[in-house]
Amino acid sequence: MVSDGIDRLGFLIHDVQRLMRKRFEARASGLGLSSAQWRLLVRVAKEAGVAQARLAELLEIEPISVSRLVDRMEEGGWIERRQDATDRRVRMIFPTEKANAAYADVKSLAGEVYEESLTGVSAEERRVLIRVLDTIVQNLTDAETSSLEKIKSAEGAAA
Amino acid sequence: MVSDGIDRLGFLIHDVQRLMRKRFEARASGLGLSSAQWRLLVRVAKEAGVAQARLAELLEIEPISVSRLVDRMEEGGWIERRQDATDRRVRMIFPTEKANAAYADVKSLAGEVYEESLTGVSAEERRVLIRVLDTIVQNLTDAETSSLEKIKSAEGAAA
DNA sequence: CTTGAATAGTAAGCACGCTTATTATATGTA
DNA sequence: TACATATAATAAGCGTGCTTACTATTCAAG
Repeated sequence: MVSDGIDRLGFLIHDVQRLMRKRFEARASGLGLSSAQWRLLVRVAKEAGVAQARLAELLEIEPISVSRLVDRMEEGGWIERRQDATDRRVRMIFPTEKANAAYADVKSLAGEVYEESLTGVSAEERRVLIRVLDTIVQNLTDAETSSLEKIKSAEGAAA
Repeated sequence: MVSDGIDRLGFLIHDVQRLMRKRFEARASGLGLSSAQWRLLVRVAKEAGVAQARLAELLEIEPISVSRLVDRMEEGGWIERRQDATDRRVRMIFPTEKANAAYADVKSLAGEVYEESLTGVSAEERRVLIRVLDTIVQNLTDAETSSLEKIKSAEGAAA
């Protein structure tokens, strides 16, 4: 059936992402923290001293994107770079005091946006939503392969 | 409850949007059509001759974003601008023959990405997914209201 | 030890969203 | 008619992602 709305899935996801980001940034605008910066900060808060390359893996963005994001966050006073003593290629990323102080506030602010988004959505529907979104991430992440490539790599698995 | 995963909603939506866009663009790369351009093309196909300002409304992006998107799509040979005879401020947007020829193919390509995304997701779960995403768009679109206004207006229904 | 490959980070430049400001044209009102 | 305001499109410049290409450093082989 076409009227199930699946044909709108891409547009819907796009709209939801855009609206949630907009709402978050409207709330956080006083702090001067964007949603991309918040995503990075969450990782750094959990793992102070993490290398940029590792952040790129965790955030699933390219190292160059991390580089420029970190540039702006350093300027904004959210994080600081330190040299790794044992590997001079590495820049270790630490949250600043300002970041630690703001963390709880921003987190609850994000929670407010989620609750606002889900007004009128039942607990069961919420569970389904999260489960399905997790499944989509799984489906699209698996080795970044297309179905065609999947078949090929399955064929050549023995080789 | 915290373990329901709602606290990851923003990150999840962000990841799903990024992965779906990436997958679509990997498929459409041969055509040279981005997902933003595809969104615009869908509107123009349904309403040939639409003004840029109207496209901005339909796509819910700023007129300047339409302007530059249309620049690149004109260069790519997907659309053409024509003067409006009665209002010389207006640029009417028409799909080219190339766009009309590619339309059905790109649409089915998008459908493939959706099916790939939803592998292992039941019909019922799909219905819930679409319904909840529609609700989120509603919740976040409603006159761009603050949560305070929302709580007030929802006091009767929610509690 | 030396050489070559791998890894960490960055530079340059593009796409697509934004804000703010400008130009050209229409329109409403004195 | 003339002037103020509104509207359509664009320009300039920023944030956040990308690809491609580069430097600095480390590590593995010989």
